Amino acid sequence: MKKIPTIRDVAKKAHLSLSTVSLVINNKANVNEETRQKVQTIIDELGYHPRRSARGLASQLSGNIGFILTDDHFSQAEPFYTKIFLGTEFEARTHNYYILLTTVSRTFKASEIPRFLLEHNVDGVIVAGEVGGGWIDYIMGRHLPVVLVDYEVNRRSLSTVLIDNRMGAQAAVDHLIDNGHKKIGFIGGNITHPSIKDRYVGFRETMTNRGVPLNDAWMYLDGETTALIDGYRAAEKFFACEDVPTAIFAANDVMAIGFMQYMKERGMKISEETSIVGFDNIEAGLQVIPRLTTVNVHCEELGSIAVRRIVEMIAQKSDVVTKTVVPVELVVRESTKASAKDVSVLIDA
Amino acid sequence: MKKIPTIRDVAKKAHLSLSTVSLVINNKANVNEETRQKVQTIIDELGYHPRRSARGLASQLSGNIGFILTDDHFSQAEPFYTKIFLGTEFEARTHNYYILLTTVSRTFKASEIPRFLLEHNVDGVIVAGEVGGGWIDYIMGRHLPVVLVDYEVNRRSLSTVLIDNRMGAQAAVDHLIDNGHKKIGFIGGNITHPSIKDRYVGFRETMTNRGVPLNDAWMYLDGETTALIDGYRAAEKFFACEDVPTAIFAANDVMAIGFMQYMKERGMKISEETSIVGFDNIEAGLQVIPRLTTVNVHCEELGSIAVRRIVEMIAQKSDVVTKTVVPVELVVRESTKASAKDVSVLIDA
DNA sequence: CTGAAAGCGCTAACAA
DNA sequence: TTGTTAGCGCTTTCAG
Repeated sequence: MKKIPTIRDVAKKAHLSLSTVSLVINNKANVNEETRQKVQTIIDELGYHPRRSARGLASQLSGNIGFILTDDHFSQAEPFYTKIFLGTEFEARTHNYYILLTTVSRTFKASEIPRFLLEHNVDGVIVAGEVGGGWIDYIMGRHLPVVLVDYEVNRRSLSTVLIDNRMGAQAAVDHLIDNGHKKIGFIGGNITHPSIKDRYVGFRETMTNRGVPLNDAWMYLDGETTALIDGYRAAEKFFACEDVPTAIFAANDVMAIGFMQYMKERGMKISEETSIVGFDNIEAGLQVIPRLTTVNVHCEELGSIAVRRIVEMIAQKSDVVTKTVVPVELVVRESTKASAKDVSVLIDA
Repeated sequence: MKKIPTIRDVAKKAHLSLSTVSLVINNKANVNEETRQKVQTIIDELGYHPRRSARGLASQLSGNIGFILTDDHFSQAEPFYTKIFLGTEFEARTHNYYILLTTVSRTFKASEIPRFLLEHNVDGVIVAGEVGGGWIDYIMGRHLPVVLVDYEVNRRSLSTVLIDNRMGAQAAVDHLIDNGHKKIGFIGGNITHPSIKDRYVGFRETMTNRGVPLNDAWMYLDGETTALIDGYRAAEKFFACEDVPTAIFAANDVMAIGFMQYMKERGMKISEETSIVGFDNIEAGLQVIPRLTTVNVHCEELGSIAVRRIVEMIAQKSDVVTKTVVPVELVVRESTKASAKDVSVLIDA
């Protein structure tokens, strides 16, 4: 087993000092091009690679980025935050960082402080989703670059990466109105969820702007959750009206599918009788018949943008607070257009 | 900004040497209990935490575990490997390790060698899924503990964590036979996939053991992939027979759903006319109507077991090769039992 | 059981 | 442009 080469071996073989080699390794200026070449050659010959822990100790930089998520966000069936996380992983790679993941309880607990913070093993932190203020305070107290993803804290000036929920809602509602719908219901479930609230606001705004009347009987805003059952309950509520809506905008796909389930159980024809638009573009929206029209969110991009911000902050040591709103896009499928084919599928099934 | 305490500060305040404090930190023996207490108290007072990079450099241990995955495995729609990865993340946490993730091409490329290997930034490596032999050779050459997950290499003796595909297939087929089926088809798609092959073998074995005749006309084994379309094609093939099977065992849920799609398009009654069992227990199997009976694989557990193995190997520096087969379980849903409710759902939809 | 001292491999002033 | 010299904070013999 050959000895692993160190920077010392490279320096020796090149008849140069450690610092010169170090300068080459780190692509620093003020190195003669010839010298650089020579050092590089020897590095390649020896198959030398600096050790992470050694440079970490010397430079006080770990080369890692922490990713913090509350456990309830992570255990959700929906891979929303998982996707964001994977987005950070891939982006981090291109910047020569690794992501260290950890989950914490929603409220701050000293016993749960991520080990990577205690051990100074990250150069910046990404926090995804809503977390307790205690966490924000603690992390800021560590004087590390921080970026929030899909969450905003008013009292603090922190860089954030957000979804354009308002625009998404607008696109969805515009689509329905453009298709001739005037009687449009909204399923929000628990609209205290920040994203859900924004989608609700977007819904109202667009309806108003387009001159389409709002009808409180067609709004389901008092759920405890934003789950399948809420969509189902919304359907119960809406179809109990004497005047029923012809189209539904659900604040997420899960509720939209719950709504569809109610209709299917009663043999009602989705899209022909009632058009449905969801939000999130989850996998299940593709498996369902008819496939669900929805608003696609580029989750991975949220993660990759967050990493880019963090990397900038680490490099420039700047405290410029940025707020990035990631656009969304409407994906039109059969739940909002009754083409001949779709109808036949419905009948067949 | 207060200065961050070091081991030196602790030693000074305790009027002890660095080494004694170090012994306490690392829970080593040969420390007077009184001394230990005293040191611990001061550590708590100061809020001291050893720095990862410092101990890393001194101990030549990074505190990280590498997770290697081929890019094609990861980009799949199925979150199978993502789940395994998350399993490793959570298990790693309980052992005070972090996971460093990276993807590589299937075949070895020197330019793609994970940075964490070059930089000696991991103490062990988990490889998930099938990878090129070149990678195995390279990683073994680094003399690091290795555990393979959902993959086995014959020519090498490496620790592995595998799914009990044979048992899963047996459970599925037993279930069908127990329900009175004698004419059972198999959808394998491309059975060169190791897992698929095992499921195929399990299918044949069980059929033979139970004395149920095999019929080549009801086997779909020549696909290029193991995707939706294969299930669809299998249906085309099986239903073209004069004598059609009454039950199907698909080597994965995706193909099972493809098969269901064919039946639905033709108004055929799933479970009443043809029962279907899948394998993997993917989300979509729950969204589909009727819901798919399938074999559940505890993906996260594959990951957590792999971590436990790696941690053992790192700690004991032992080279004992272990092979763990993780059990699976049959999940019975409506695609294999035609209750009144299910039938009505079918008719409604 | 505790202390002294020598690194681990690299970076970063500061000199030259 | 390159070399010298201190550390970074911890672990780990080896003495005592």
